[in-house]
Amino acid sequence: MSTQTESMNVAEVKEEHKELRDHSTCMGMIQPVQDALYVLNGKWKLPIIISLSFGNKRFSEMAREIPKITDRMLSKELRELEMNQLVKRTVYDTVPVVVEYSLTDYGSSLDPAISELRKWGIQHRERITRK
Amino acid sequence: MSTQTESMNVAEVKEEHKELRDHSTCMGMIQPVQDALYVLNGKWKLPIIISLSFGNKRFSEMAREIPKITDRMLSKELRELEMNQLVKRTVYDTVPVVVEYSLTDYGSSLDPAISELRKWGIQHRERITRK
DNA sequence: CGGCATCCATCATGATACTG
DNA sequence: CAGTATCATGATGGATGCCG
Repeated sequence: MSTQTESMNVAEVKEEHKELRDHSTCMGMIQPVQDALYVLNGKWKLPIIISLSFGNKRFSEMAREIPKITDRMLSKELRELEMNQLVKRTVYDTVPVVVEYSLTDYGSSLDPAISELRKWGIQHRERITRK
Repeated sequence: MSTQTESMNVAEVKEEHKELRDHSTCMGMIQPVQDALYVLNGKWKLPIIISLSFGNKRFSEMAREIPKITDRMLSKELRELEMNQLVKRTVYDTVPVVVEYSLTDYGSSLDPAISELRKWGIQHRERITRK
């Protein structure tokens, strides 16, 4: 009887370890995505990055090119992206002054992720307009 | 002279068309990503989807598995994901009642995008801890 | 167990106007 | 041109307690 009780405990412990392992692996898969989301959060960061992936731009060019964005949000998000080194801001000392934004190599490294997201978005739009 | 003026105008018009085309193509690349973002917005939707990609789960399982999420947010986000048909909710008529959440095929179709985002997130974490 | 209701704080975004 | 300042609003998220 004690043997049976013991073996049950062992089974329970193994069960528990299995669950712990599952939880750990699952959390391990979630964490990196949350890390990415932390840097890319909000409505505008990815659109801004995409816009710059088509070439260096000036502030007002981007404001025209990104649908519905306001100057305030563009300014704010560019600052955050610059702090995270995804975007570079270059001031040309001309008269009048010219400010140019560009993607860093690090910013460009988001390309595969953005590409997959775009593919899904295209499918998604087709799906919801179909209905 | 009139010829020159004309040819300049044509050049200008072409320039303008080129810019219009660029803006259009750029906006065309941004739009699908914004469509995707619209469905996946917030801190929790992708973590929830990832959690379910490891198998069907019950409410409290997910609450334990997703770091820092509250019941309220889990409940709210699951409802939205269900409305967008990314997640399916099944109620088993047992005593006590069992509710199981699962990914739809449509939800699973986000896998490539999530995978790329995860890759980037891993690189990103390495980069910021290195410094 | 699987949530919902309520209250409250903070944050994100938007609208508008203004500046060097 | 390249932003900033100010104000308003809604969304997000935490804490707590309750219910069937």
